[in-house]
Amino acid sequence: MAPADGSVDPIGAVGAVRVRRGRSAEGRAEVRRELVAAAVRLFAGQGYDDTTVDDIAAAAGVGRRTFFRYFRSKEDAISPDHDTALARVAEVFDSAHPTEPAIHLALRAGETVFDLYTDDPELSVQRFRLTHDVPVLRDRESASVDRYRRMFTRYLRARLADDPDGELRAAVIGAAVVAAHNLELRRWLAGGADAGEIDACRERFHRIAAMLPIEPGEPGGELAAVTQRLEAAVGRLEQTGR
Amino acid sequence: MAPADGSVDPIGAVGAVRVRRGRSAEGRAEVRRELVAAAVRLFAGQGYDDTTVDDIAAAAGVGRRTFFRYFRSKEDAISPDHDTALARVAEVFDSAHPTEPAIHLALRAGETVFDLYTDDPELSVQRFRLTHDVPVLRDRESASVDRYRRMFTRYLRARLADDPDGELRAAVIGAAVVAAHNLELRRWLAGGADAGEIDACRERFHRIAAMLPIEPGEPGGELAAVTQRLEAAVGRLEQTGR
DNA sequence: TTGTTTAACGGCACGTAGTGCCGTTACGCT
DNA sequence: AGCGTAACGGCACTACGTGCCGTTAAACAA
Repeated sequence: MAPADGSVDPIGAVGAVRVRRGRSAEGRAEVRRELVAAAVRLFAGQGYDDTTVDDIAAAAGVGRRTFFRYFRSKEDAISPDHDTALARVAEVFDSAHPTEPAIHLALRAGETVFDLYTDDPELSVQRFRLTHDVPVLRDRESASVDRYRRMFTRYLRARLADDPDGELRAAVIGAAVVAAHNLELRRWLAGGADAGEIDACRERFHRIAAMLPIEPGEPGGELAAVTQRLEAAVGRLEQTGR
Repeated sequence: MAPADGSVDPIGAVGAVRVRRGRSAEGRAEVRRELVAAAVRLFAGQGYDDTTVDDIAAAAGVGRRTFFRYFRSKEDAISPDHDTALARVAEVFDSAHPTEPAIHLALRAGETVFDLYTDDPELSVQRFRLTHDVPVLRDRESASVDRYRRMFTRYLRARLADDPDGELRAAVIGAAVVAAHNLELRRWLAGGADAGEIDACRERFHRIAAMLPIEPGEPGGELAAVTQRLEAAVGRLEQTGR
């Protein structure tokens, strides 16, 4: 897997204790932050296409070649650290109890991805605007999101392997959970990433549980799920005033 | 919108009757097919990264500059014509009856995308293998698929605007329909794109109807949907032998 | 302190994608 | 036959991304 900080593997740094070598005393993390800050600032100020890697490197006070030692590409400079979040999601699935309902597990896994954006809300909002405006960045974001969907679907497929239409249900649940997560995340970011509204977004995210296909295979689980669905349906009927 | 054949806009060709100009008597479509064939053959033979645009152009007997008059990028040479399919999907949504259930409509719209691949099964299989093996092509495919999801979600959101949790339901239904469509399409392509198996894939695709959140707002619709869901649940219970 | 090791850096050169420009060619039309 | 025009090929240019190499400075040992 890629290193947790998302940097390109420097051969000698693999598995090494954080020992600082080279001329820079502040460490790699500091240089990386400066590059990200410069990239975000320049992209927002003069446009993505009109900003060259030379511009970013010069603004951060490093050479152009060094930029590519920290990021695989120009687009990478503003990408969140999806590798870390993907690893967290995998950890949730791998350490889950075998009898935990798939939908509950999927929601727990989706929860962990929120943290990737809530750690630095301002940066997340800037990234959100850029990925919303620049087509090539939006495409890149789509590809990243699809990696989450594939991971969710793959784990769910293994869990639902014995169920009728298990593969289809895994695809539906995986896609729905990722879509709902993104919907609420983007709503939160579009609203300015107010820290007080995070919980409301998480709550709305959890509402998809009532919209997902119930799972057979557990003692009593089906009836409880049917009841849950019926109650949710009745709640909607009551809200529509019929 | 982009022209139906996916080519880059030649200014004078917009809205013109298919009149052949220039030195090539066979027409643009013929040159385009030769370029696609050369690209697919070279990508599969010597790898995507080891194939330059010069190689493709030379194999097709045209200049490098001409290649970029037919395709926006190297990756575009093997991309299906998503613009046409997206336009068809929009047409289905735009011309739909206002009272048609959203899920039924979404399935109808998804149906039309199958045709994009069934027209030329061999080419679709080759493209499938390339998009499966080459990371940059897979990312591009993810971005294309996400455009379908966004279009589905946008139309569904407008239709479910008055429902409780309508936006969330639109996101779930849109993502689920697109995911199910892709699951069955890729299953069909991975199996060799046998013409006799298309109907089975379409049938499996329609099974997601029983997995999607029921819709309130229609006279008697809720009860029918609940019944449908309960029957589907009972069917699964019976299949599991409980 | 001095010398050795080594990770990170900057610079250079190179291949390739993609674009703007322009002269040329060949087809269609009058 | 002559004209207009659309497509073509070539050229030059920018920028991304990478391999290579000499240099620098930090860490460590003597």
